[in-house]
Amino acid sequence: MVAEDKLPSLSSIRAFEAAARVGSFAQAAAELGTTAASVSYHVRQLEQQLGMPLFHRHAQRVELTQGGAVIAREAMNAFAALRASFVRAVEVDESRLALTTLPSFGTSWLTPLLGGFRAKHPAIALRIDVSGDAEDLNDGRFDAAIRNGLGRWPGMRAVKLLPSIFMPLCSPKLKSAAAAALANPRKAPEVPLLGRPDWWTMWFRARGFSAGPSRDKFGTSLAHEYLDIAAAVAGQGIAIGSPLLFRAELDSGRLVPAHDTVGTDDRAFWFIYPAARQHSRKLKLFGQWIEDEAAKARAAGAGFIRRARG
Amino acid sequence: MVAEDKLPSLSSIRAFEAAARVGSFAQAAAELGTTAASVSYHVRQLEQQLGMPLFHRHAQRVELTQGGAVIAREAMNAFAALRASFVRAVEVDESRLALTTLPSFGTSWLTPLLGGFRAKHPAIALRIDVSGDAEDLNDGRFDAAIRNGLGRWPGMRAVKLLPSIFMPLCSPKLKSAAAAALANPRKAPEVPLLGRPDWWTMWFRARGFSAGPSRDKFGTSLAHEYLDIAAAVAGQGIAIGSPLLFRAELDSGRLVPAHDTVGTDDRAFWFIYPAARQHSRKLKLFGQWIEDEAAKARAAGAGFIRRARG
DNA sequence: CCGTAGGCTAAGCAAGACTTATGGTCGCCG
DNA sequence: CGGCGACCATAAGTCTTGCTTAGCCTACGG
Repeated sequence: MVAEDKLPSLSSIRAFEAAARVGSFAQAAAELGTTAASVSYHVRQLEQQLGMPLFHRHAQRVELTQGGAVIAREAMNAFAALRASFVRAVEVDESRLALTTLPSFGTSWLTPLLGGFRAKHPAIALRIDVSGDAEDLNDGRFDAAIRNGLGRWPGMRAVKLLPSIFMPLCSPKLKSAAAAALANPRKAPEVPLLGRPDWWTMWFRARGFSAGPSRDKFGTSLAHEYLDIAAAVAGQGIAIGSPLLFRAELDSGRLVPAHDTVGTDDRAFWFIYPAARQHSRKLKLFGQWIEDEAAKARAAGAGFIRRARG
Repeated sequence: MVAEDKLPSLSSIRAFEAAARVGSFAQAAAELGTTAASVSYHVRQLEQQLGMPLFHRHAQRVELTQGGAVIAREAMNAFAALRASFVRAVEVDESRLALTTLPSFGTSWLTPLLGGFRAKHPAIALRIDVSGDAEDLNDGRFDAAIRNGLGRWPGMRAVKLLPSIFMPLCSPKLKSAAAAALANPRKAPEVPLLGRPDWWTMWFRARGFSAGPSRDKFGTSLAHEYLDIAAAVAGQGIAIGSPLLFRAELDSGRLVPAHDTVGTDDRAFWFIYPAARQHSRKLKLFGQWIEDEAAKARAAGAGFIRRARG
């Protein structure tokens, strides 16, 4: 009969609370977007579970009983507190955005631009993870990610940012030596090649060579693309990398294209986040911002993109 | 996505609250008497409705997110407050019992005994209504009633108290005159008859007279049985009434049976209350008490009851 | 290395919630 | 004073929601 420690049906409590607040089943029904019959049913339900009347039924109106008034007061408070807590929690959640990104993309392209986002949306604190592992976006640790792929992630919303293109980049001092080194993938090494062998293979294929470069053409293998690029800047070899991600190095003249051919693996960098969270304000804001920045980068590197071949 | 002013599903909030409190979906499920799958479903539900994660999912355990913690705290408070309010409301409700009763029964039999109930259960404040109207027991104004009838009230629990019997009662001084007056219902009046004509008719029928007393045998018609009895005590006529209800008058000698025949209409006085409230403590206590008192009265009046004829 | 614990997912099911329809009562208004 | 509208109660039928079962996966621990 009476609630030992179990709560009666919460749906009933909600109906009762609304009815108590507005003093009418019909109005309560309107507020809850349901029918008077439903409210009547729920109130009766609650009365049965409690074993006590909550309303005096008069012909045209209802009136709280003493006990009903006690519950009504507490229920109003409780629901108001709950409602407020949701709003507050959403605010808390919306105040910080955790993003996991590929190291190359994050380090070379994204990080330098972040100041712009901070200036535009100071209320959103960013946390960027460049660990490189494909972190789970559903376990609550990250809000969004930047990944490389074909744009097919089930359950995810994906925004295309930059195409995945690559070309040989080297220090201006190595430019002429590089031309010789790139003449034939099978020729003896003159200047070491840096970066992902698969990209090199694809790049040579884009130039018509069926075979990739032999193993002995490679220099030290480094863990990350941007480390290869740093080595190239230092004149230690020819790196293969994206002219979009490393535009700063090209613009400043620290690197130059070692050859005009641009390769692509037909993939792209995407900004992705769970489809369930597509209405989150912070995700909308960040997504809009990064898409704008990517558009600028695509425009600036349009010449490279146009020449890209798979 | 986000709760504008609508609350997300309360079932989900409850599941979430339990999970947050105990820190485990499985344990929460046990507490709620459901399964881990259900808890998981509800938490996910809530996360979708809010558009934000509430738990970090680790392999073997879950951990509240920042936002989740905010909600968890408020939800715990809210539920605790609700729970407390129900207990309090039940206490309030249980502390007062409103009873509506027939005037004769209430005034003559019940009221003098109430002191005993008050002494036994001082925590329950009684309110007795003797208006005589058959008040609705479902509109929350009354907890229980005492009615006369056959014990068939749909939706009600009914406890039989006293059989509805009646016999002529008069002042000792009128006893001999009364004998003459009752000899034949059609004889000219010598002493006026008081009380319900239908009872008089039934009573004469119980004695073998097919016709009831003629109209001119009646004295002033009074509104209530106990007023007729009071008139009889004052020597103004012969009243027809229950020797059980007016035992005090008989015991004290203020009234005596004017004839030994006892009539009955095969009805009884019942203590009734809504079946939905059968577990209410105050109703159980009062019901037990009044049943005991009625049993005593039946024992004391067993001689009358045995002789009753319809 | 396997057993156990904890959580996730899918699919089917059942109880509860809701709707529609109807009836009754009261109060208002012509 | 009778018709109408507002309001609540009730019944029956439908459908959503929440729950269960079953199976999978991962991490931890003996």
